[in-house]
Amino acid sequence: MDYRFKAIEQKWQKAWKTKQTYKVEVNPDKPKYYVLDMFPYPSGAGLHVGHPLGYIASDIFARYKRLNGYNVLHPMGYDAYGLPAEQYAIQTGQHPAITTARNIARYREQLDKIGFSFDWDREVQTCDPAYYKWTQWAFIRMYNAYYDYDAAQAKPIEDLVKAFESNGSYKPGQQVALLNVACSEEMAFTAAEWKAMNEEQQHNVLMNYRLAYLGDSMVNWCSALGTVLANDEVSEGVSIRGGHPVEQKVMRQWCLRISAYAQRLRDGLDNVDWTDSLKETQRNWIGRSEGAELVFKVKDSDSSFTVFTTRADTIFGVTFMVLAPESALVSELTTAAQKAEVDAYLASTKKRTERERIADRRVTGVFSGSYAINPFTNEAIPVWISDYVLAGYGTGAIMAVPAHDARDYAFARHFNLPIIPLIEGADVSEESYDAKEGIMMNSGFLNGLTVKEAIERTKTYVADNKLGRIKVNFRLRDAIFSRQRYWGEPFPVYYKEGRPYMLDEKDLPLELPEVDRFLPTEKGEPPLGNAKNWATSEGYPLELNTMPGFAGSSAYYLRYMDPHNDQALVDTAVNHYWKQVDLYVGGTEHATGHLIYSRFWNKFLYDLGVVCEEEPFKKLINQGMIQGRSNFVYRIKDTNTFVSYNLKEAYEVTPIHVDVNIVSNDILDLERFKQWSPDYANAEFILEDGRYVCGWAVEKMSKSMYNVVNPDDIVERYGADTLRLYEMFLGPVEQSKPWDTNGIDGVNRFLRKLWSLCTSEEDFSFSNAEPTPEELKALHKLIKKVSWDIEHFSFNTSISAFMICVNELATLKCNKRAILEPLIILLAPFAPHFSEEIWEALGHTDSVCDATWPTCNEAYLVEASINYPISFNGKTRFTLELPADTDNAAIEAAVMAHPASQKWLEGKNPKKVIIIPKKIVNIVV
RNA sequence: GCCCGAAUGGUGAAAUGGUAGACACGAAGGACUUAAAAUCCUUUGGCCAUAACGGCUGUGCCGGUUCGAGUCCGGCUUCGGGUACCA
Repeated sequence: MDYRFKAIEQKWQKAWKTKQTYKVEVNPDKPKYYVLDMFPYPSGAGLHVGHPLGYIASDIFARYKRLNGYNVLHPMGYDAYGLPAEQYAIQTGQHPAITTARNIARYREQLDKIGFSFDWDREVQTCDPAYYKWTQWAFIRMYNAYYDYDAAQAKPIEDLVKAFESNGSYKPGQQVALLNVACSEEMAFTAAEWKAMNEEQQHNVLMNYRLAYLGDSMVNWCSALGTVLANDEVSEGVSIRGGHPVEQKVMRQWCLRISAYAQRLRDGLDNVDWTDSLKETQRNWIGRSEGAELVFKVKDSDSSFTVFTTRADTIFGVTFMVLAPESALVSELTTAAQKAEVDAYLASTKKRTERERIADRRVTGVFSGSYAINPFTNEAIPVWISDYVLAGYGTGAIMAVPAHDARDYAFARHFNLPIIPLIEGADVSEESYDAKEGIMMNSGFLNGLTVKEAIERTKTYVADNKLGRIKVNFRLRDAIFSRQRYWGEPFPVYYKEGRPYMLDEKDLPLELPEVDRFLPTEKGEPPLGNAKNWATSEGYPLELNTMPGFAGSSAYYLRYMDPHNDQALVDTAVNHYWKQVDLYVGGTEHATGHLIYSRFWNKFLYDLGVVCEEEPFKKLINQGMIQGRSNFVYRIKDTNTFVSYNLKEAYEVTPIHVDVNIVSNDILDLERFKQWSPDYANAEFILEDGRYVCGWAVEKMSKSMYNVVNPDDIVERYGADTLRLYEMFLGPVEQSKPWDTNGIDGVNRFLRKLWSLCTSEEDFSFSNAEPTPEELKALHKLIKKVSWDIEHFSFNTSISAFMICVNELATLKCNKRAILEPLIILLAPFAPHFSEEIWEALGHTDSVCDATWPTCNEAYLVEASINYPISFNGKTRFTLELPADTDNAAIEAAVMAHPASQKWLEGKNPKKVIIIPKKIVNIVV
């Protein structure tokens, strides 16, 4: 009987739908398991064969867990807001909601064909008001919260107001130490001063502490496009799209105080099962450095400023100070004599993005005219301004120690500033000595100490003499949360007297309004400025910005737990059942974006008591990228003649991409090529052995390379089960690899071979005979291997194991129920349609999804004899079959008695004989 | 520059420190067939040798540890990914 995959797959996809096979509910009687894929952005191009790779892996795991008795949550949805739909809307006038819905429908159709075990009743779309209601809700909660470092927790802003009322911004009962809370800038005021403030002043003060706050940040502003651009959208001072001028501008935008969580985001990495490289990437991104803040007085002035340093021990080598050009101190410290020069410098840096400033390592800078006083030596040191210091990190000012910092060194050399070595034996004539090793010199009371000791001594000195304070700094910056776009979540914010206020939670969701055009307004406002009546019922104007892409993806995993709840983001009892994502599968490209934001978002909700787990994603697997494998034809210059790959050297040729879908095993289908484009209708060919052989290369999978392979085409030709198997068979999931449809026949043959074991000419056919030890061994070897492999996400090797087992059973002509039934359960996670069909044929009325995973009986695996490799000096020379229970002495005797041994001993006595029982024998001569 | 990862046949790849190349694809030869498809069998890292047995060599490069290294350690090379003057 033929394996008719099309009919089988349609039959079971329909059955699963009607029987709601994949519907899942909270069930306290079963252990839970939550398997999640990073949800896709539904692009207009549809899925290509690379997208389902991670989904197939997670689906196998989800099905495996279910077979092992778990209640498995395995949902899917769409990250539906995004720029491509908006861009398309600007070009065509087509509303992004319409294109997005169309793309989602197409994705769904493609996903359905692959046979995933998603519970579609739980689908979420980030652009659905019922969904983004909870994104807006979380934003309001962040606005109404501040972060208490001492409690390491977010708290309601009312608590902070109470603290201000009783003791100002100082710690309870103190007038010196400030509250240890996250803020944009340190503010010192008493309770009396707080109470004396008017509403607007208090409003502004609180904004300094809120977790969602309006803040000033430096952005790449493009007035022609009416929007802020990311660093990689700008080059040489103009926008990449359109080439419009871009300038650095301070803009007031919504920000999330994610930096408050830096320490916890770092610490939390110790409690998740992610790869070390991914955790390391996050640690670097968070970037913790321990150091000291030192206060420097300005010479001949009452003012002073603070710098952050991790090398306070090098204070005796400070020969100049540097301010970031954006620093507020610049105008304060620039003297009249230097003003013109400084202004010119500021104007030139303003044109360049931060990235450009960083990328080219030209040394630039200007002297401010002022001097600072070294608090340790009381010497006057010049204050410079240079763009190698960033306003956004530390205090935007540094003390420069050219002898021991490469950047300071380059600067000192360029401007001829003194370089004082502080470590014995360090040669700083050519480059700085940056290592934290050696014995101090030229450093007053630190002389003779090691660098490590000096760092500690300096810290104590700074604290004792009140010259500054010990501080931990993080690289992680607050997230800018405003976008000048249409297609995103509206902020639940309105403005009264220019001040922002949150909508009442009961008025959520605030739905995205209709606009007649998706571009900025004439006045340069964001697209929402085009909306009519975009105001509260009282007439207060609503926020015109929308939220960024990561807003909707930061808590979607929680919403899947309870997707239809309109009273809460997620019900507490439901959250306590599903807890967190046990397995998260997605690409590495989200390492520092989504995976930081959602951890932050989750921790915030945890502080609020909304969720019970502090980390959202317990285990994470990164699937590799599927690259394209392009094919080429070679056209002889100035002709319409194409020469086959191995003959092309004799001609001058132009390689041309050819659609991989008209090439098979690198052999071009000539007829289809002629039809492919009118240009080639009259093409002529120089063939080798009557065939046209194409060249190939691994490139990105993209339309322009004509190497896109569509999963629908594969399903059409081979079936979904073959596609699933082949995607997994290609290699380890984490590894990137090119897609090459050549080779898919192998897994397809495997399925057909197994099918023919289960069938006769006309019908299914199983034997009820007792299995032989050989058959049992083949099966139990497979059970052991597949179970281990799935647990370790090594799906490619399990498929090999299936092939080996089926090859063995085919040789044994085994169609015994006792063997095939467990085998089908093992195969069910990989090839669900195929397995359901056989499972039904075996007489079952329930789904194979609810079978029980077989267990391996080691007794069947015991080998009676071992084929020992016999090696001499580590080189295997022959093998020797011995009973498994032969002891070492007997093994040695048997080896020595073997005629081949005499040859390799060459008459010498063995120095040593190493016998590893059941493994190997090695004779050292 | 820094951090992370990788490198094994014509191709995708496999190998708790223990017979390198399992399992597949492709290729070559053969069986069945009027023919083709499908299926089945044989060979397939390289070199040498051959009637046959066989021998040498081989996991990016150079060293080291070990009875034994694709695997562990040190030093490189190349490629891929991330990051970007973080004081």
